[in-house]
Amino acid sequence: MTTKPSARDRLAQAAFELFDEHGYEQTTVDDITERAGLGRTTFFRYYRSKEDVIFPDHDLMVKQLRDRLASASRQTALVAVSDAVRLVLLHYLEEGDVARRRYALTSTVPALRDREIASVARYQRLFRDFITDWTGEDGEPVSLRAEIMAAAVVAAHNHVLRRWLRGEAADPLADLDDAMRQVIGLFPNAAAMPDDGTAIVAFRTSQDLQTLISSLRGIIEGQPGLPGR
Amino acid sequence: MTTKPSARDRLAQAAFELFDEHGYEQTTVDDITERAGLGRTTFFRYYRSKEDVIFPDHDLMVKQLRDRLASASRQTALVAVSDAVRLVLLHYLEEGDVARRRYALTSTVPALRDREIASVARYQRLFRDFITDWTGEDGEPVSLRAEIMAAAVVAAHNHVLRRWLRGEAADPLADLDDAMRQVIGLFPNAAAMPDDGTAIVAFRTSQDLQTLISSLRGIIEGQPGLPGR
DNA sequence: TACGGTGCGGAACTCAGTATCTTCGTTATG
DNA sequence: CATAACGAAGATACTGAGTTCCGCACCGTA
Repeated sequence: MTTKPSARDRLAQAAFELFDEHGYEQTTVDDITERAGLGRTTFFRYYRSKEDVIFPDHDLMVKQLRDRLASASRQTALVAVSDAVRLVLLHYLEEGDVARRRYALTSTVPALRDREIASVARYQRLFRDFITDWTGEDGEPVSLRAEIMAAAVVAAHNHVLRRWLRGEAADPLADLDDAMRQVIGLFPNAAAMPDDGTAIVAFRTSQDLQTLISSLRGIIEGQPGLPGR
Repeated sequence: MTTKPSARDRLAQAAFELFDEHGYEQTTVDDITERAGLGRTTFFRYYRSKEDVIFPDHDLMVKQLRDRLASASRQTALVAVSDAVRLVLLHYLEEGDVARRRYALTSTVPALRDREIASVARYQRLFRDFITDWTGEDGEPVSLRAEIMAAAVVAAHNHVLRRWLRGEAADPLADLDDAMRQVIGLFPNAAAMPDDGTAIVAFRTSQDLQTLISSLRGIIEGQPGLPGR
């Protein structure tokens, strides 16, 4: 004999059922509480809003990420971040079917998609700030680079995640590692480069001279593209 | 004698005033219509929602971007996009003070910030899809690269934009050009590379071998980081 | 038995957003 | 000049999300 599930879970259960049956917008909070056999007040006690039933633990995730980053080993900031973002993917993988049902909703309902995007943006800001702090020293010109790095990491993660959500990925964790290697490969890191570990690489390019010089300066100075003041 | 401003403008005017005076959330739609001397119905005739008063022409912007991309000259996709994104910045610059007042609000009110983020995400999807289509040919593995490119362009644009909004930028258009050069410099383009225009570059790196090989394969194959199937 | 905490329900309220219907002013047309 | 027609604006009433406040029942403990 199983113990009766908590009110919180019963609400979530009822909500997902009704969303599946009648759609998100057609389902009112009253419908949910009615099916769950609970009062309307109780719903808002457990979930701040109707959307919150679907996106429960983004706050926890942010905390986890912050912790992970705080205890990051002395790698590049970018490496630390691309390691941390693994936590996010893992969380979705653990959710399994729930994540997929949520995806079905967010793909359909604009309000939910926007909400999801806003959550992801929080991760991105967290990453950006971490990278900015980490790279410290010169206060300003790093920021753009940090911004782009954070955006790239998040974009790559989302890409892998969505592929898995659609059932198009067999080994999402391996895919993420590949994607992150690709991201890291984009950013030459002169800063963390000791005198050993050097290498010579030859390649071809059709970039115009200005772009090429900008890239080269970046490689040398660790701050690509920014013309010297 | 100036002609009486349109109802639409009067509403926007009243809204901004009240938002400044009492804050966004404390201001009700009734407050706005009252000050504007108009009916509540009229408000919702001109603006779909309370938020819409602040974000008027995102839809137009998307259209403009689509047109610009559709008539892009035969450059790289990334170049076309980083050219198109200039339109967005220009639009904000033209708005001038209005843009700055909006920024003051979006920085403060979470709901508005989320809304702004959702709008920007639309641009990003547009760019991503354009790049994906443009690079065409192989349907799948390009997508990740396109995703990252779009994210990088948008991130760089936002960075420049926010600096200007905060009054920290003297020449935002030049800044954008710099930022875009930096973004373009991140992505080696083997695809659009003819046999001429080759170059040899030597540099140092402390990347581990795996990352390095991944990058190299990317440069050679035009699809960095993806291990051959 | 009295007590305070806790989990839940009820009722009433505010406000955003929608739908329907009416009213007024302008313009066109006989 | 009179009236029909049309568009811009208002009034009213409704739904549904989210908040507030109050009350009740069920705990374990003193």
